[in-house]
Amino acid sequence: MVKIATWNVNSIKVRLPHVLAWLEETQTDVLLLQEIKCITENFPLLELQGHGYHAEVVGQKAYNGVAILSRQPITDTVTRLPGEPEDEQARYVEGTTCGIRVASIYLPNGNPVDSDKYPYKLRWMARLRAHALNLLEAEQPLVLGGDYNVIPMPEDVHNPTGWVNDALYKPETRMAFRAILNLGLTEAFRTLHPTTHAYTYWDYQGIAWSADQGLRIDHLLLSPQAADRLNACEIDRGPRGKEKASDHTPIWCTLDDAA
DNA sequence: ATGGTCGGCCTCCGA
Repeated sequence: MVKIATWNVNSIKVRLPHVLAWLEETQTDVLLLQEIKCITENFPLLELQGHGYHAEVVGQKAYNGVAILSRQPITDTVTRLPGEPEDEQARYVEGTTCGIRVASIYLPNGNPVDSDKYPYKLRWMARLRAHALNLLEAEQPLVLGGDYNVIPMPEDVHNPTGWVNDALYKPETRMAFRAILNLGLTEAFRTLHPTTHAYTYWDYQGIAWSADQGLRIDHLLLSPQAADRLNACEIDRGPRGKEKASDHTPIWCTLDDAA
């Protein structure tokens, strides 16, 4: 059994104590991090190694930044999403660990939609789809996890009508997300919980957390070879309720051992 | 109620 999770930590520097405690508590094998918000050299590698984790880090000053943590070595790493070689934003890292190809994804937010940020988001999603198609050709266990900044369905936001013009929910965004799934990827949470309203992100402002007015935007996408082994998938709301919390909370899945 | 909440950062930008 391997346990794989994804968590947008909104600064690894601030969140390190939470991350270390959560890894200890949950015995997670692979944790995909987003928004580490530091350059690679400033990532707290020694502390995580001290807790038994290997790391592959793609950092950036102030913004973005992704990483893979694993109890096993991480090999054959890829540190940028193919296409648009001029794109310098640290939003993608991929590697093989625990016998599984994994990627940590921080998909662009895309707001405001009348700026160049929205077409960048849609181009990034097209690049991800093209790359996922290549990865799927290997016909191996594959988990593409991260902060997709996509609300897939009305059930994934408490007031969907208020979000129709937002980059996270616009029809074009949701269609682009479905186009990725339609390659043959399984969205782990929705597959195991078809009708549940459950969120992975709550805005810091106002009553969003206390009133459970959140978004489900962090996702785990599985190739057929991974989906055949999918045992469980849950959102852990615990970390969001702590002091100095990230605005996102972890979502994890377990895969049974290969047959 | 022209704010509200964070984190990083050339004092505002991005979420």
